[in-house]
Amino acid sequence: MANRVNTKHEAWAKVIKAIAHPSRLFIIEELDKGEQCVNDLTAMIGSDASTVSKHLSVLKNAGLVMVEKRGNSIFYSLRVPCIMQFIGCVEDVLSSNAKEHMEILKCCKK
Amino acid sequence: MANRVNTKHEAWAKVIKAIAHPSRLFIIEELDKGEQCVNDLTAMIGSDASTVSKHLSVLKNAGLVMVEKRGNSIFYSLRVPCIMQFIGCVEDVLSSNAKEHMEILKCCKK
DNA sequence: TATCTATTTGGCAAAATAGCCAAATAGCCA
DNA sequence: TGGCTATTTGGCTATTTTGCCAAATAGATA
Repeated sequence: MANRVNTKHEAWAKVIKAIAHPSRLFIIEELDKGEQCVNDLTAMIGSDASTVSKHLSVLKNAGLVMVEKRGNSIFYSLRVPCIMQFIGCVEDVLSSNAKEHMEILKCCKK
Repeated sequence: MANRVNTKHEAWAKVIKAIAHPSRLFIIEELDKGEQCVNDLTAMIGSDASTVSKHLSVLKNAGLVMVEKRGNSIFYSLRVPCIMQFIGCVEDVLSSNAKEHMEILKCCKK
């Protein structure tokens, strides 16, 4: 009956939740190539600037990105390099899913 | 103005969202040690059996776990081994956050 | 100083998520 | 068969998350 779900799992979930959004994943992918300012990210994403700003603040609160003011803009960059590797693992899951669907199709054709 | 957030990012987000919950992270951690049945997981987590069952179905829909009926129980196991490595990355983020907080504290003491 | 650009914040409504209870299902065992 | 045990499903409410708009803020520049 004990509840073994604890602070550790909550801390993990907080960080992972911050990653778990299409636009934020795009941002992470983009920042992995190098820093970007809000304005350019907004243009690439195509939603309202305030929306992109909020996505960035979610990433910042989770400790995933760093901020640097320079000139007229604010530049964001990845704080921890391993995130894209993690996404590699997610790709493994997806290709594994795809493979399984193929198997099921093959099976039905017979 | 183009929207470069695409299907790929949505697929990634779907998988990552499935991971992003304290109880589900606990389940993943537990399954990483070996398969478990719903009943035992329910006892460890301490919420309603229906809740745990729903968490498991979220993980299953994302392709993260496998299911096997045996005897009176249904056993779940991890389908892709790399997930716990990913959590290693999350730990990096958290310890990096902690380190930064320490720095800020040190700075204020002076 | 006035204005313009870049970014963030507040507020709100719509959508998604979580977790409980009750009820349905499935298979085992007496 | 009838009663158990294990698991899932449906339904409902509370909470959280999204994303837009309008407005505020911060700096740079004319």
